[in-house]
Amino acid sequence: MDDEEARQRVLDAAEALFYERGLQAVGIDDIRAASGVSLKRLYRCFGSKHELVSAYLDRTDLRWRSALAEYVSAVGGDPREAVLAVFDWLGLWFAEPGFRGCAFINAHGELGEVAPDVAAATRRHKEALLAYLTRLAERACPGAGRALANQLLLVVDGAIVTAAVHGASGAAAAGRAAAAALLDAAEHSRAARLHRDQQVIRS
Amino acid sequence: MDDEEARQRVLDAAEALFYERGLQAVGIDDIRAASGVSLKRLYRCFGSKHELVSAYLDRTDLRWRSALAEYVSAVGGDPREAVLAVFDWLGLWFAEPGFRGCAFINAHGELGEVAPDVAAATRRHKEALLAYLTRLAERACPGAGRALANQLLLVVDGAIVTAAVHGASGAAAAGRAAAAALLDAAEHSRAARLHRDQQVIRS
DNA sequence: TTCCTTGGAGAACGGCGGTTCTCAACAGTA
DNA sequence: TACTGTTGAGAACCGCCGTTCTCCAAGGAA
Repeated sequence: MDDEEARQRVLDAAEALFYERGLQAVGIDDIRAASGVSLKRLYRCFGSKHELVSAYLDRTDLRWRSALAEYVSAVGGDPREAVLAVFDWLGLWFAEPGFRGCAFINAHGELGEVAPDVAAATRRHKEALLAYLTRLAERACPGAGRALANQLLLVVDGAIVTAAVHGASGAAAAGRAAAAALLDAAEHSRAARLHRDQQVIRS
Repeated sequence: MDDEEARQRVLDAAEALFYERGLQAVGIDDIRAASGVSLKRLYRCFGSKHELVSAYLDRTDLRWRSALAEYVSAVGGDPREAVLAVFDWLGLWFAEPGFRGCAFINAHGELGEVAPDVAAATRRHKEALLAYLTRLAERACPGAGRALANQLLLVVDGAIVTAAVHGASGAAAAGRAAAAALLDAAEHSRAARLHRDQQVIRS
């Protein structure tokens, strides 16, 4: 086993354990036992538990966002359907065995601003998600993407939290319905804005 | 100092520390030092750290929900304004110094289902909030309160999480705008339903 | 074979956690 | 005053944590 394979095995074990039990509740020795990597090599690869936590969060961010984007891009080009597909994907995720909410929200709730690295990683993750939602929203409703995406982000995070606390049932569907209503509202206000602008031009 | 006063002082200290730093990060000795209550009395009043955590969550639930309800009931009787006032109150809460998100979401994210008491308290809190939102939504949009409240809950929790991660700015306003759009959508579909029903009766 | 490096297993260390125990001080009472 | 029960301060206990260190086995090179 070379260092690269050890890194992956440690990260795999850390991901499973951190996500299931939280950051503070899993010890280095749990990760060592689950990964089969010796303590010495583990510390050579990661240096400290803090670094391992950061690596876990970084990899989770990448994997989570690319899984979402892949699903959404596969549903086709209709902008409105793309936004709604986000919630279909969330529904699939919520139903996975072992689902326990958003790794970042959980980590941030556990450590808060006391752990600046974790807080920063959480902010980066949510900002990237907001940027992605903004792209989707802008395509569905040009000119109102920013405001719509801010609202969609609330619905997404709310659905994740509700699914984690209450179990999967219904949160994704409620989120999808809310998103549809927000899309309609944004579309209506866009139409009203265009109408008003045209009147201004005519007058 | 009698036992009742000791209980309050311990709970006050526990509330501040647990909320700021998380459950596992604060030790019994921190609470003893902050409250000025001796270890012996502390254990006589609460028995264990678990019990203290439960008591902290219970009191937080009561205080949080009654503060919200008090604010909302003070804005007057208009049902739509009452729903929107929820987000005004959230905005005030987010701006408080030391705001760090929802104590229950944080606790649940930290310990998850590993701590059944904490998970149950979180579920109770969110169910009570949902029941309250359902009452408000039912008054604003009779017959569609249940579905609307499910969506509003997502927006509320999403706003809390976003405010905690990103700082207060904008989350409450975005939540208010989303809630207004959801109210409009529910009202429209109610009007459409009534219209359809009347046509059925006429035919 | 002999030497040297590498890696793994796990002991060791220093610190901190929740909880219990000891002991001295003190209040109330006869 | 002498006795009793209660209290608070903090030591003690036991176990866990992250991290480092020791020791030994294995394996390639000369």
